[in-house]
Amino acid sequence: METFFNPYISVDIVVFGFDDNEGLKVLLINRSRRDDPSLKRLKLPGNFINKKEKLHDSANRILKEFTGIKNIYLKQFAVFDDPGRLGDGDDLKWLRDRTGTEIERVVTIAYYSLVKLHQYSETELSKAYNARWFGMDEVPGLIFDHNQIIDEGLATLQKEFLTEPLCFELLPKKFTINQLQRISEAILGFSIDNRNFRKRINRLEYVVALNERQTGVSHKPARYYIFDREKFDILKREHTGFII
Amino acid sequence: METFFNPYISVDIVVFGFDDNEGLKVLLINRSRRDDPSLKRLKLPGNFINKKEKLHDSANRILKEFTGIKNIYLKQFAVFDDPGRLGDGDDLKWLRDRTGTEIERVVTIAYYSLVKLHQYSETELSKAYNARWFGMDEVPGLIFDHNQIIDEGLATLQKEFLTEPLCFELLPKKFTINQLQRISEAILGFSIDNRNFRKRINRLEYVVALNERQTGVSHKPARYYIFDREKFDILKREHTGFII
DNA sequence: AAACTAAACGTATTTTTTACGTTAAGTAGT
DNA sequence: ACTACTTAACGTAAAAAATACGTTTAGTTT
Repeated sequence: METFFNPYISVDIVVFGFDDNEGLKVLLINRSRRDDPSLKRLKLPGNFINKKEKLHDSANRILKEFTGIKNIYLKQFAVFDDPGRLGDGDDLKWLRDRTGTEIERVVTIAYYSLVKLHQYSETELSKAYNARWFGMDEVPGLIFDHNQIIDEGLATLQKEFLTEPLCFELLPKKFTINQLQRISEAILGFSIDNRNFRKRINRLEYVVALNERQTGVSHKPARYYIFDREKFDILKREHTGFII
Repeated sequence: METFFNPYISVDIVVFGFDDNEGLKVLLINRSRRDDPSLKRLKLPGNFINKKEKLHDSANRILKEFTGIKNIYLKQFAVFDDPGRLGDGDDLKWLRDRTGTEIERVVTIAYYSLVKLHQYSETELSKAYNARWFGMDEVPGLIFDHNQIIDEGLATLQKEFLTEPLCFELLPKKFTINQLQRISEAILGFSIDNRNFRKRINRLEYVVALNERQTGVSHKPARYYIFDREKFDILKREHTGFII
């Protein structure tokens, strides 16, 4: 059967968000978008690519269709290709039913993405898209190899976090140093001395202090900072990062 | 037409080797393996995956088929997916002829690999496989987007070289500190102070000195070192590498 | 005005990085 | 056998960065 989509290649997206109080979260959707509420299995946002569509465009399109999210950081991080990854049970049956196609083997290109969680309210995501944020420890068993995809996505995020300015994708434009630290700790999984962290951040020319402070908090208000991407890019070009 | 291979997905491999005198090299093969010597276009080793084969196995198989190389470091680094990447000219025609299949769009998974160049002599590669090493500055125009794949492969190598023990894949088991330095300089593209480099290496517990020296050289013979992967893995686990 | 809370600052010590010049251990040529 | 040649190997001082700790500050709440 001729389809408009390419039934051999799909895209799956691990959407990470950061909540100041609850830490790192991942966005999951229901296997069947409302059509059959009895099926409760959860999955990553993902779908087949269209036949003449670039993968990056597919990822953006699919993310928008399934969650309403657009214009965010998207990074390809791995290909999941095990010929047996779809299993031969209920999940594969569901996929064949949904597509009306005799799906055989699907190779999926996995992306992780970073969003400013506070821009996507729980209620809106849930009402309009049947999507929900899950803490990294609350993720249930998902369809196919989606748990593995999340695990590898997190591992990649942790690694790339060390050399890329990813934290700023998860924070509002204006943020405090302590927010930055909480994110770093949440992603890296260990705690950092606050005084040394501040010294470090203050040395970074691309994290610039504003003359603005928090208001309405019942303690000393924190100063706001912003990320200067231009400055970062310039400095990065000069920096070799040679370690070995 | 039913084929044993999957005509939608391929694997291409950027094989890097290091020559002590001539620097970093990449392995290219002729577009048509001897069948038609008039066609002289060069390409990366690569081919379609088989229908029930894991990508990593495909990469290993294809590399062996086209170059005889096996058991080497192979790292998936990007997916090349532009729907127009095959063009609509001679190269596409060649591909359709060779496969006897009406190829449409091919998404290719790119790997880079690192080999100890001295193990694969120029003559053997060239006679048995029609493959040849090219200096990074000598690479001619290749088919499809293979030049771009090499460029991105090199960029990835340079990046991952900073945090992974990749140099040891390119060197013989026993190597000298100066060899290590020459590789680092070749890959990173800048020069390093030899005295500081030595100090740095000597601090690495996983680069261990042997009680063996070069023989038959007309100067002070250099000491040999080996890479202790076990020690490296242990130290890596303890190391956070936190930078931000 | 006292209690509370998170923000912000500082200093001494150790470790790492950087910048540079000299000596050492072999072979080859006379 | 000694001199020239070539690459290996060592060392030190100064600057910068990392680490390990305690204390003060600026607001709100009671």
